[in-house]
Amino acid sequence: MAIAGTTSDRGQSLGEIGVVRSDGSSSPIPEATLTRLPVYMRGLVEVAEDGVTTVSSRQLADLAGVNAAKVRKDLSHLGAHGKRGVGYDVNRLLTEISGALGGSVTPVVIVGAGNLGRALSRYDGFMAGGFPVVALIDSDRSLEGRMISGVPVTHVDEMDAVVAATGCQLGIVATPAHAAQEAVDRLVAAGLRSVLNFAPAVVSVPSEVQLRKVDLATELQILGYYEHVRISQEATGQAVG
Amino acid sequence: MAIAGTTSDRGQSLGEIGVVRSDGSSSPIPEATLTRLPVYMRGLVEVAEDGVTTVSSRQLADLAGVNAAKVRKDLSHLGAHGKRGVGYDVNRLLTEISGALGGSVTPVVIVGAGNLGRALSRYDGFMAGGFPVVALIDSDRSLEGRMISGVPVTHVDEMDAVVAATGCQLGIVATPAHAAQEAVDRLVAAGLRSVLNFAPAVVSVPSEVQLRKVDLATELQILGYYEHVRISQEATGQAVG
DNA sequence: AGGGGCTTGTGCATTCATTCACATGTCATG
DNA sequence: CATGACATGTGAATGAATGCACAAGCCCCT
Ligand SMILES: NC(=O)c1ccc[n+]([C@@H]2O[C@H](COP(=O)([O-])OP(=O)(O)OC[C@H]3O[C@@H](n4cnc5c(N)ncnc54)[C@H](O)[C@@H]3O)[C@@H](O)[C@H]2O)c1
Ligand SMILES: NC(=O)c1ccc[n+]([C@@H]2O[C@H](COP(=O)([O-])OP(=O)(O)OC[C@H]3O[C@@H](n4cnc5c(N)ncnc54)[C@H](O)[C@@H]3O)[C@@H](O)[C@H]2O)c1
Repeated sequence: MAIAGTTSDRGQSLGEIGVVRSDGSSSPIPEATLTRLPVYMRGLVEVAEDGVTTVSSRQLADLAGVNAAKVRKDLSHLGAHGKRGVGYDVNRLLTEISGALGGSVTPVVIVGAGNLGRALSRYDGFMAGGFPVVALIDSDRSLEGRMISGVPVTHVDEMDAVVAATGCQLGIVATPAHAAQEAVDRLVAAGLRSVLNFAPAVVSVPSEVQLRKVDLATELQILGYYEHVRISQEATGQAVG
Repeated sequence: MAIAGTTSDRGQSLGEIGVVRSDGSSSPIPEATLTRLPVYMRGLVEVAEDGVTTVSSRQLADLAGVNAAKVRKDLSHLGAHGKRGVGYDVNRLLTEISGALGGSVTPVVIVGAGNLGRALSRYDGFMAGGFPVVALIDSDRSLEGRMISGVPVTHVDEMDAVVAATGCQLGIVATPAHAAQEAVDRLVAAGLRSVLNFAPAVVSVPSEVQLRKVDLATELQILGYYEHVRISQEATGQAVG
């Protein structure tokens, strides 16, 4: 593989993106907040099922495993309004968070029908969360036409047609690393603007495409690091003490 | 579920952890840097296979999809030393990063042998990365004794024995959400101090235990948010323009 | 030997995220 | 109605991460 050079230390910026309120004003929700909103939702659903109608920031913080001040600041980004001295109305908050996150059902296509792609297609949490997997795509002709947990497998050459027919808006890449860039390119060519990549490869996308990655091997290595450090520290601690 | 209250806005802190150098001094590697080190490694391995022996921060930045200044700052945390005007020695850098991350092989146990647990146990990337899956654990008696992709399935009641026998140091939780806390508790009771949780549940652990989570549903929701915003913006843009 | 082109390492400014602390507001109760 | 207990929303302080810019250093070429 060749190494390409660029002309500057500078990296690419992410562009301005924010919620668009009904009045037309736009206020971006910080990344850090975004990662917590779904967690709040889960906690809220849980207590709603128990008949709880109001939660304080502290209660919600406990449910989400975070700090109460953070909960309040996060919710303030939604324009959500609790009542002082009382807390937040559970159902209203659920509606507001869900609305801020998009609300509607968003169909998903998975590229790569191997171990991971199949496991993901069987994951009922996606469907429950409003992200039904409507198509599996693979380069393996022998999988063509098969159904996997109710989802039809299509050949990668027909990606455009499948995406158009199913109205997919999100793509998941679960191909081997060496095929990830191609898979993403094809998804983008098919019109998708949001991709979640599971392959351990650095892929590039046009600036208007949102790309997120889930890197399991890295997660383990980080844990491995802390484990390593802990053991080293214990060793030195014992040696000294 | 009951809602427990705490007495303060304050959350729990993570404690001081750092690399321990041979001279006994300790210097922590920032989280943000930790998440990039494995990515650098992949890039380095790739170019090493092509016979490249030296890389500049800019080349490595391109391989990792980040900014060159960030690469240099990251590597400076390792005490790594490149040569000015030249760059970094690929093999030396690989050794240094690998050493900082722990280096040695770390066996892994997976709790929950369902869709996800099985997919993970078949993932050769773990083995290749020095994290062999040596045990699968499930509460389902009918799985007991079976082999899944070369890994034996054991009942959850024998977790202690399995962990001890295999010398596992990392635990992966792939049980349903409602069983996640119990699974983590058992792993901790068995002596593990590092856990990766895939279940969409907030779990608590003693402060000496490192817990990381992978939350796929949240990833999709974040992408859904940007998609939603993008579409709203396009709509307003068209309406106005 | 010396000049010119590259590259590292880092001080500094900036931006983003977290947390504190409190003024402001709500409600229940007597 | 007055009082006290309780919570929100947010300025301000702190801390973490990013990215810039440049002095210091290395190597090749003439
Ligand atoms: N299995 C896991 O648990 C796991 C965990 C973490 C990451 N990953 C990553 O996810 C990816 C998939 O892993 P896996 O275990 O499912 O691998 P796999 O080999 O089982 O499946 C890969 C699938 O992708 C298909 N494919 C190959 N090239 C393609 C292309 N150009 N277009 C469309 N499909 C193509 C293959 O036919 C195959 O079906 C890998 O990059 C892996 O590193 C897997
Ligand atoms: N399938 C996916 O692709 C996917 C994706 C993201 C997240 N997840 C999450 O991962 C977890 C597992 O998903 P799955 O699809 O594999 O579910 P699954 O139902 O297929 O498997 C769960 C397994 O856990 C076992 N189990 C239940 N209680 C247990 C206990 N107390 N101790 C040990 N084992 C126990 C069950 O017997 C079963 O084998 C879930 O929390 C799910 O939300 C799954």
